[in-house]
Amino acid sequence: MAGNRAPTIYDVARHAGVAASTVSRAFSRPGRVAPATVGRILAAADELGYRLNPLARAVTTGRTAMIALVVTDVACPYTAGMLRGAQTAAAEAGYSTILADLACPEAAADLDRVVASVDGLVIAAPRLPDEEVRRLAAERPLVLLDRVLPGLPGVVPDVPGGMRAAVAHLAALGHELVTYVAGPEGTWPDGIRRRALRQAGSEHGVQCRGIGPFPATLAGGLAAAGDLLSRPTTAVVAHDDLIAAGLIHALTARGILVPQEVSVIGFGNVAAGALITPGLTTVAAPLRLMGDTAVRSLLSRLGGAEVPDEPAVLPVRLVTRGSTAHRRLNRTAPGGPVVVAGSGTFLPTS
Amino acid sequence: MAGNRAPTIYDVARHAGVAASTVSRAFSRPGRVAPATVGRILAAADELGYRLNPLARAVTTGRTAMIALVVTDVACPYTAGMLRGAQTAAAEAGYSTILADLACPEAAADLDRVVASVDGLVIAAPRLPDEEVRRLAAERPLVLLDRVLPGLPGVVPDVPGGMRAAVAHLAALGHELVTYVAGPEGTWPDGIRRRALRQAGSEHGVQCRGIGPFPATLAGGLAAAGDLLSRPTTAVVAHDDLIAAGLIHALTARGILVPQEVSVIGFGNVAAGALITPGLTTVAAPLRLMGDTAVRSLLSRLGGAEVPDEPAVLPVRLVTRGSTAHRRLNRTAPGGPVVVAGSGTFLPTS
DNA sequence: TTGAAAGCGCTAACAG
DNA sequence: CTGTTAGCGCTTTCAA
Repeated sequence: MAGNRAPTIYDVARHAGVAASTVSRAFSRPGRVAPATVGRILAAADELGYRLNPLARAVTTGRTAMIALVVTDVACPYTAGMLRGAQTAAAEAGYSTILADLACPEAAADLDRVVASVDGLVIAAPRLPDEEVRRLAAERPLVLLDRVLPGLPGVVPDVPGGMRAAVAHLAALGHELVTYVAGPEGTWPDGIRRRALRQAGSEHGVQCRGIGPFPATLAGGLAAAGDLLSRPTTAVVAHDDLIAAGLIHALTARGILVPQEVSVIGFGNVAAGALITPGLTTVAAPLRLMGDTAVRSLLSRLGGAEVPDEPAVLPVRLVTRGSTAHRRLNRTAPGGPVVVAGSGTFLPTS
Repeated sequence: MAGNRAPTIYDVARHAGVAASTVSRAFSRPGRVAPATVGRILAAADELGYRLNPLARAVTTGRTAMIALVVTDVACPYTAGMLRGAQTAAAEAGYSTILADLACPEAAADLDRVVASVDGLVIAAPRLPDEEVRRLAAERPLVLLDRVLPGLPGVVPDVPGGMRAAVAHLAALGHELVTYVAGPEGTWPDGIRRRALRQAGSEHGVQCRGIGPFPATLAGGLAAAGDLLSRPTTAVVAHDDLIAAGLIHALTARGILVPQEVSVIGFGNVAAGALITPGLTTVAAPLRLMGDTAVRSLLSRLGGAEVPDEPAVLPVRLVTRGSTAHRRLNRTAPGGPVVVAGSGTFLPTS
């Protein structure tokens, strides 16, 4: 509260005995200024406590050094992992990140103002309508996360590979029917997971069917349990880990044993999956890497690179824990809970 | 890629046959312009696809309509809850949020640039040193989350109340000794929880001791299990839910029954606590409300309000699930797992 | 290598 | 109610 306004390049210029434009250069391209002069300017600057005003710079250059991270819910662990990777990559490149969480209606309404303030966007919001995405893409460079839209760059996990691994795992355990517990209808992640599972099933001679849609939350999984009961199955692949966890919880509460009576596989590999009982077998998506890759891709476009015609596909792996077991396990195991060796200590890293 | 630069107020002005300043007014204080004129201007504006440039506005007004959310880790569920509340409140007031995650070293180094771009900050970063916080406070208005620093506004949960409830609960279950599993050393949340627990213990005739510190993560809880074994106890209050969950997991893996042999209480009430087995008894902090309150407080200061002399203290409540039980339970219950009624279906809402 | 001067897009007096 | 005229803090020609 010293009362005096923040120092500007003019103050520094006067203090160092040079022109304002020289001060500006000293900060933006030190190479174009004599080293001695740079030294004097830097000295003057920190003597006055000068700091560059990024907004003013943005007005003239047209670049804000900020990118927007548009997500559906910060509090969702799947999102959070990608956010973490994105934030790190952005910071490394000297970019700040504006967070826009569409879970808040006001934030959604305000998207345009955010767009106007950034150089580009990373979008991890499955339920944002395609047309809306394209409208944004017309406004600013953007990269899609966990979504594909023709003509737009994106970063996705290798869902077909993951589903193949999941089905192979189930088939090896003797399962002949797998039920997909669907997530939000009409979203890219749900569509691809469903299709990939069906395809993998036909490759392995495993029959597939689906129930749903359900919200991609614990509550969604809880709700799914009811539906599942009316359509018996020995194996489930859930749209994501949250649904899987909720499902296991609800099934267990109703006295249905996992994995003895039904095997459950999730998608994502978020931390909670390692903690529940039994530990969740899941298709691990490289969340941090996805966020990181999306930001790097965006920044390279901002740097003038071409838009790649194909989305980047990142490898996944199947993490097996205790929630999957042989279909016939219930015939040989006693009624009590079965401790599956090593089912718990593995923690996800993304 | 139409090639032509974005339209400015000058373009709109020409199109509508008025002066640029009138266009400016039409957007910033529509009241000061004749309704008919506003109409013409708005029409011209959207005919040209004009959008206000928030950065340019910021240069002249000195206000950016952005606030910074400084956190220690976006991927931590405790943080995420507060973030969610903060983001919502900010959006409601027409503010965008810049996310600065100190878990990324580069983001930490870049904090100054973020500070220069925002009107104020909300800080939820326990390990950011006090001096650093004060330095930031000298730069911009700020509100602390889950932390108290004399002279600075803050928003905190009612930790003493929560610990009193936790200890009362344990005392009622016959426990006479409780072990605090400490979180990051020297942080405000850890200090207050430790002190409040000790105080509550002395009020209820329950002896307290501590082990730690441990990182506030699942891995921290896993590590704590080892220490705990060498110092037997019948009840534990963990620094937070993550530590508690990790601890329960590790104890169970070693064959120690929770809650039969040891009762465990967490802090926070994050979603995972409801899913693990047994369900986690925990002091529920109003995370969303905390974030919301912090932002409102910040915005009211930006609007000219006085700095409150006392931090806002928000109520907590004890959520009891299956991880706590009577100290003598192990003498009456059989060796197998005990299903505690109602232990699972309650999901946290913050 | 440096300075002078002209903006960037917008807001804010100050007339009228 | 509206137009004119200065800036905001910085970058960027253009000369020197």
